[in-house]
Amino acid sequence: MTGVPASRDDLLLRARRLAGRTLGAVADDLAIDLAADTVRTKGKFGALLERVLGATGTGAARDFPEIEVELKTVPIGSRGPLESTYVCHLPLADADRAAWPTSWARAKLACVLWIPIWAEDADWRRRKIGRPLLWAPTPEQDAVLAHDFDEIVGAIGAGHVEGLTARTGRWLQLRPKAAHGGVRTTIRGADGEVVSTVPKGLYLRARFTGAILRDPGACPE
Amino acid sequence: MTGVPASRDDLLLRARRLAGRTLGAVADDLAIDLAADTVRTKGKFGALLERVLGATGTGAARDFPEIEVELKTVPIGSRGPLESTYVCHLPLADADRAAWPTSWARAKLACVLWIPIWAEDADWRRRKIGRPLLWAPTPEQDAVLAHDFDEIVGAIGAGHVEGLTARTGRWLQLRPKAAHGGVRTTIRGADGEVVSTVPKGLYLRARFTGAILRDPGACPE
DNA sequence: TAGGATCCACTGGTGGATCCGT
DNA sequence: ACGGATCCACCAGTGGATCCTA
Repeated sequence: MTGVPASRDDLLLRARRLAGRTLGAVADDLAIDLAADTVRTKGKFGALLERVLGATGTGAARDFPEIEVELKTVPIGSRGPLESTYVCHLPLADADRAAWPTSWARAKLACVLWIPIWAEDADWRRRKIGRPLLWAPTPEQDAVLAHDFDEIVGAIGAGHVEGLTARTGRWLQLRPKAAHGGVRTTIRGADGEVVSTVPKGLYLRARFTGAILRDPGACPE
Repeated sequence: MTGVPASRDDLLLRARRLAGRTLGAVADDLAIDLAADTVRTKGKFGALLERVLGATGTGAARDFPEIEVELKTVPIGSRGPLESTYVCHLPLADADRAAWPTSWARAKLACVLWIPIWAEDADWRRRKIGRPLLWAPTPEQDAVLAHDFDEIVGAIGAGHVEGLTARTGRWLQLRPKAAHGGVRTTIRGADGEVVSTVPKGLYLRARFTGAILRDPGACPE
């Protein structure tokens, strides 16, 4: 169970063995101390499962570079995902040169291992790992994602970044992404003027991730 | 003596007050412990004097952004500088778009506070701080630096990075700059082929820094 | 003797996401 | 409910330069 997964099937089998276990038990297995803090845990579960499953990717790479798979944990309740899912950073200055087929976003979403985390228990140690799904977009899903992506980067490239909100896009949306509130980047607006804005990232709406967790080929809305 | 220098004159006065003192005494004043290690000290003296003089610049900025001054310490012996002086990183991929008038290198060299460190004593705590020089390139010096810069980035832009050695350039030279030996970057060669090379930085030859420390308007060689 | 190789500290940016006010 | 704001860990890259052979 240690080391790099030999194949996508191997990875999925490993993930299935985790289903039903609690995050606390898994952390104990690795002798990892996530501390008793129940609130400052943003991102820690994702990192924990990466370690458990043998992810090796760093930086811009996917989590499992050898088999080209990205791992995403998603907190769920009885009605589905509680949160949207972060995909990747979107460099605003280069948006006019970005295209979906060659984009970092598409590369990350080309094959995703989704692991739901049952998050209704406030104590994270008791939260249970759900049934994993190894997913690749259907051509129909890819087309919708491409449309959303083009709409977003097109608006940025045209200088309309200020008119863009998280409401744009059917499944993909653009949202602020900065560790510190004060960080700013600059970009040219429609009239060539300089606009200062916060760094942004692409996210998948909870509605979409909820749908594919129920039916991998779904095209919701 | 604490805080940001109010002006270039103020900075120079502060630096003059340090002349004749030892690095050990200055470190003690700030209650900075550089440890007793006499060999693993690369870069520490520069950082020490930045702190003593109230430098605030971080990252790509100059050391004293308010007064647009860069601080450089240079180890000297009886014959002049013992080492070349690092100027800045040179991004190889963007070299074809680089021009001296707008370059980062020129911005850094536009106004430099040179502080010689008498380095013949093996014990760094006994090394004495020399007489500082606040220098800006004369038009003649700037022209030579521009020529060197254009020669270097021109060769890179034309894909001749492999033909470039540290021998190119009268005062400015290109040299490897990487913390870890194994780091590589890639760039297009003359025939469009991909060339892998180590990250590079621009350096001022010791011959040049030695000449301007003796005579700020010198044009050596 | 100087060209090519390397060392240390620090931090900005990215990747992991969830928090929380309206 | 969800759009906008924020939190933590990590590390690659940068900035500070000097080391070390041939």
